[in-house]
Amino acid sequence: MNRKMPVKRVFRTKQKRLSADDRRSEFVTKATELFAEEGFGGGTRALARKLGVTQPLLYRYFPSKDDLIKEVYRKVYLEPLEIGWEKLLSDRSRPLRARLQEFYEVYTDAIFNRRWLRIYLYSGLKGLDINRWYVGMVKDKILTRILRECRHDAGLATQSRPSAAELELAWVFHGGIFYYGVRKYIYEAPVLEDKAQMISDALDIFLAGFERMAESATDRRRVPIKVVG
Amino acid sequence: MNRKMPVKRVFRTKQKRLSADDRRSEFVTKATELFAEEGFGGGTRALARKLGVTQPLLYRYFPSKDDLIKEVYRKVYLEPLEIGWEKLLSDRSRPLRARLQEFYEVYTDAIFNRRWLRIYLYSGLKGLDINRWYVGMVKDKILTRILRECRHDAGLATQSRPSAAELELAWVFHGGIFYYGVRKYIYEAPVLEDKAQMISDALDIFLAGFERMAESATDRRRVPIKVVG
DNA sequence: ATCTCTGGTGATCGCTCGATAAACTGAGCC
DNA sequence: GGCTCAGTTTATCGAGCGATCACCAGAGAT
Repeated sequence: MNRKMPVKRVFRTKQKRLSADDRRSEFVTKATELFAEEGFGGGTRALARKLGVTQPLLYRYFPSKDDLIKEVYRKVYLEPLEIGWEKLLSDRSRPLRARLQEFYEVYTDAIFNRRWLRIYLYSGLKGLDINRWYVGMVKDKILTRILRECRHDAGLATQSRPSAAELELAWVFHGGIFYYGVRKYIYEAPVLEDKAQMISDALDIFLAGFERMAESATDRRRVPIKVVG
Repeated sequence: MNRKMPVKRVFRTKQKRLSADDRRSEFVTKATELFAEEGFGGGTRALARKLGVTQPLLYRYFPSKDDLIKEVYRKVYLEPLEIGWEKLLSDRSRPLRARLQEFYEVYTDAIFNRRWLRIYLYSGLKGLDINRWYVGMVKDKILTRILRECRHDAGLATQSRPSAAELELAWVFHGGIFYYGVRKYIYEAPVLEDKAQMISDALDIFLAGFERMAESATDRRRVPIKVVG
């Protein structure tokens, strides 16, 4: 991590003169922290202060603050994708429930922290394309996959695309879990500390709900689970 | 609505000189719109432009921008409380499921709109007391009440406070529904258009999950609802 | 020892922000 | 008609913002 400590100059509390790459990534890292707390209105001077450098230095590495922000997006949004959930969710040598449990534990380990959630919500409020892309990704790569595995597990025909009702079921389930993170890290409200237990319980009711839906869909064809009005 | 149209001056596209009360509430209304879109960083000049007046006028009605913001909070947070859910949720002359269905339809009618949700999320990110208060209110006035009714319906002892696991179950359910609004109005992602159907489905799996939990709590104590592996 | 190249700084510009003070204006009252 | 008072505007302040430019300084090559 430490590179090229000068022989002389033992004092000098802040070593400066980092390599270009190191400085650049340091800007991104600290900018993520700053923007997570202050929102993207956080100032470039406050950012420079966090690095112990002066504000104009930022512009040696990024043409504008907006470019820095884009870099922060890239880092934050791509971080949780490094898990490789394809194989985790689709590995049919393992029981479905265990796969889902592990996936959501790993996934929430990646995104349930103050930094990620705040950046995500701030960028969501800005309505950026990258946010839409992420939501679409969750739908296609996670929820659709989960539903396909559920259908397979229940012995149903594996259709290419899930029905709108199924998708909504999965979204409500997924959103319920996501909201646990929001309550804990954004609202800082007390939550059930055992995250794995929360996931397990949520899975219980989701899987039970899916089974019911599957049953009523096979018995009579495609009838709403229950019509109230 | 229109007050005191001057006899002459038929032109004059913007009638000004409103009464103090009217002008004040107009500031709050338009500020809510502005802050919902731009966040609380939205400028006082932009706000004045929306009213067709000049910026310093704001300071005749509010000592500072922060006071205006507080007023916006008050209005937004208290709006959905005017429903009177006490009687709606606790009216045991009606079947539980119908009460829950109606409550969530009415509640989401009140909060599922771009304005409310965005203000709510922005203020949540600021970590203000009023947000904590609201979350606590949801817990005490909605979720706890729902759980009590569920226990009663299932013939269980009505304990004063729900268990942490029950509460978490209810939170995940509630959060799943809430997230539907976020997806629709914040992310502007396509959702199942039939909101009532979404609520109905979510209720199905929540109630089924609660029943199972209640059963396993009475049969053997605290066993995972279902273990697939 | 000197040169050079590059990471880093100081000063500053133009703009927008929230906020203040003083001047203006028009409807209601005598 | 003229007075008054409350709603509104004009002008302006100081601070903070993103961004630019000329300059500085220190490590490595020669």
